[in-house]
Amino acid sequence: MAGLVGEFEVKLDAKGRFLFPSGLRKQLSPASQRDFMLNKGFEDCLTLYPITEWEKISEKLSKMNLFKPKNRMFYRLFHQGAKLVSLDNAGRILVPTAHMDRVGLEQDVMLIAYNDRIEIWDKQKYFDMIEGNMADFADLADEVMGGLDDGE
Amino acid sequence: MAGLVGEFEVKLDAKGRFLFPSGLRKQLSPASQRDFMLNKGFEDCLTLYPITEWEKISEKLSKMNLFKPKNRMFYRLFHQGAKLVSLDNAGRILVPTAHMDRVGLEQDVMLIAYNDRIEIWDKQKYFDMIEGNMADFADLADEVMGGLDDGE
DNA sequence: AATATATTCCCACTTTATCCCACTGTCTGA
DNA sequence: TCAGACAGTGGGATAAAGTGGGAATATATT
Repeated sequence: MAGLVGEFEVKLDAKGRFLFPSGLRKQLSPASQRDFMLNKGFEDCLTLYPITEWEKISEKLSKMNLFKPKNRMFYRLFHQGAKLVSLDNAGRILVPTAHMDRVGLEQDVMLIAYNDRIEIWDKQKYFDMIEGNMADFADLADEVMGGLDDGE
Repeated sequence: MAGLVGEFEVKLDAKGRFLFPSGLRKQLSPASQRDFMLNKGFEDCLTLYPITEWEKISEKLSKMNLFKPKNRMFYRLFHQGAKLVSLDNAGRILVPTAHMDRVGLEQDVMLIAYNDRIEIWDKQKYFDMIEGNMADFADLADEVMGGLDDGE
């Protein structure tokens, strides 16, 4: 169960909360509508995993041998900023201030849903990032998708 | 019962104590909420094992063939600096000064929980470590998780 | 032995964040 | 046009989290 999609614009209130968009909530299975794992994403953003999706990942990870240094390092990097968060009665999620600071969240925030996760970006940073990479889009498409061609 | 997660920032007071975060305490089974084994970690950190988890590890290690010199050495090194610590009435843990010195703990400290353990890092060193390895994260993810992919 | 340093146990205080409640606005259907 | 439902916003109260330190006890150092 996954296949989240959509781009949502939300506002942080004075306490650092944002309303989880109803359009997104409806895409979640009832079991994962309340609890999420928040952590630091690959780029300058946070990532929100519905708890059921996180458990799948966690399950995989727990099989790793932690006596191998590389595995330990991976574990640490992957769990950066990990924190369990839940919706309050009004359907909002509170972003801890430490996390806000870490990726520079201001008032205006974008939620980018794809596949099994939701990325949380500062609106400004998100569009800067998009714009900065738009020029390379064609090349990127070639590089990433080019190899999938059957013919030629 | 394991599967600890989370990254917590705590402060050492003048006596070298830190408050064990409630978010972490709640993840522990009642049997292991009070006592921990404090140990030197593999990298530049200390490791805190809930006592029940420590017993499991200890159990495993005791099955090693201690007639092999390498095993004996590993056994000694692994247990070196191990110390039983407990929460005080206010829910704090005292870090012995010898341990603080060994991994260079200053006032600001990070607790990194994953799997069956809690790592204790000096905050500065932790973020240096993260930053220093972030560039390799993608490769590491590929290497470590690559085999686990379901396919895209 | 005497001094200094480290550890433990205890009590008291301050701050924070979580939970809860109340309100406004907007859309929809009757 | 109004009532009702739900999306969205704001903020207060209070239990719980977190902080600080005195004094007693233990351990180490000279």
